[in-house]
Amino acid sequence: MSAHILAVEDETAIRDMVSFALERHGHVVHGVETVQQAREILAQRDINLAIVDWMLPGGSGLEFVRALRKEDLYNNIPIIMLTARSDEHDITSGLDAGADDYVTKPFSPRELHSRIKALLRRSVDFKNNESIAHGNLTLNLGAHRLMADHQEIKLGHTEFKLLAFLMKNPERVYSRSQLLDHVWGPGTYIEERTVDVHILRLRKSLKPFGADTMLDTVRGAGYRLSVS
Amino acid sequence: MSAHILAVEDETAIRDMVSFALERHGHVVHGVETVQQAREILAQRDINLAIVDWMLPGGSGLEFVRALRKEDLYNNIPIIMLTARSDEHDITSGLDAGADDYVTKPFSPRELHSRIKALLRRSVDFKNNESIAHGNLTLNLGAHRLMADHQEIKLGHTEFKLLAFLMKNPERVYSRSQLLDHVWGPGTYIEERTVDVHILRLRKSLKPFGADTMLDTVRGAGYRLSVS
DNA sequence: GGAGATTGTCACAGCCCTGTCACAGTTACC
DNA sequence: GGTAACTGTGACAGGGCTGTGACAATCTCC
Repeated sequence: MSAHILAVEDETAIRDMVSFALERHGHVVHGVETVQQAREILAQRDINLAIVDWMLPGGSGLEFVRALRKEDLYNNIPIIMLTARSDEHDITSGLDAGADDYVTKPFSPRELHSRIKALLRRSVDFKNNESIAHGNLTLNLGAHRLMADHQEIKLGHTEFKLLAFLMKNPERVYSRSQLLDHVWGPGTYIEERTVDVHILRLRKSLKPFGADTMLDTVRGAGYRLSVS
Repeated sequence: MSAHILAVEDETAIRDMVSFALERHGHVVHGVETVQQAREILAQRDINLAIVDWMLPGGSGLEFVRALRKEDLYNNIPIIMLTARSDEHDITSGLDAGADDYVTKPFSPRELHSRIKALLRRSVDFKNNESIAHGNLTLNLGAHRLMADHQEIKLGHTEFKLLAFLMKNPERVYSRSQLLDHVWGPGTYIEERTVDVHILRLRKSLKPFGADTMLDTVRGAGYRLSVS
């Protein structure tokens, strides 16, 4: 249960305290001082959770949270806000901006860790050890294995990630461009039609088990995994 | 954005306050006094979120939360704990038991609602359900799907967008030119009469379900979706 | 009741979208 | 280092969707 955690906090003392407390529990902490640096880390690393200070130089933390929530790529990253004040108005406006939890300074490392555990437990992207099942398919993220009727289906790495993403977000259409962002990662520039080919290969692999019908083509929109 | 919420709380005053605060925002609140009653509601209804008091007659709330987390059926329901005490030890043990958030009495209705919103936003079961319903039609934007009486209706991309726009703005007349702007996008120059043809095709698709009568022609003005 | 305006309906052509394939480049693994 | 598997790309074909014109049907107003 080790996560990559982004900590945006301008006070060095608190940043160090957060890093120390969380790294003790096996997490990797990326500590930065500004919103801009936070953006860089987000683009480079696969971040599982973010801790954002309320007051930041060069843009408030609240604005940053609100912006992240609007972006398709990052809107499912759990966010904890840090603040010195604890009045109710701050709490509600923080939560309404899109934060998932809220910690008031001074706080104890134990409390922070507990709240992080609770958030990670719910995080879809972090349930890597669990397996997702749809129809007769069972996909095990940790073992990187796909089973159908107690039989393993061999997939290429790309096909596996593609299927995993769709199984994590079923009943929802994703455009080719969205799939490129989420499966291939942001900042990879390849042809959109390449997605088609991987969908084709995926269907071909699933066909012997009759599971290829779960991959719907939505003309003019993209692809969708349906819980038939 | 309406959820079914289970509230387990033995103090009537607080239970009523919770009900009032949440029903105001369109949620359905199932208020019960004991763990046993809570079990019954869980078995009967499809619950999206639970609010559990720390101290309960006939078994502590903490035990209840811990138990739910072990059960496959309920372990993905977001849980908020209510408590009178606010020392850190309680918070961490509550979160560690499996609660997702924590509210200390006395609390304001606004804070509770904000926290619930934050939790529901993350809830997998609740996420993909942005759907609009009118009559026997249910249109799911995310899944790009139209259902009528638990049966899917296949539509072309343009018909789908047209219907989605009208369902988002019911009981209002739009001229052909306005529809071209909103559905086809501003700056597309096609014949206005083309709208007629798509309305026709839409009606044809909806006819088998008797939903074609919802599309009204307003002579000299345009088209309107009426909540028959 | 009739003329003009407005809308419903149909068939068709064109085009955009998707499925599919083969091939080259790259990576992984023995 | 060699082989096999994997990945990305261009090309092509087929099919569904869309826009358009023409004509029929309907409505409005005189």
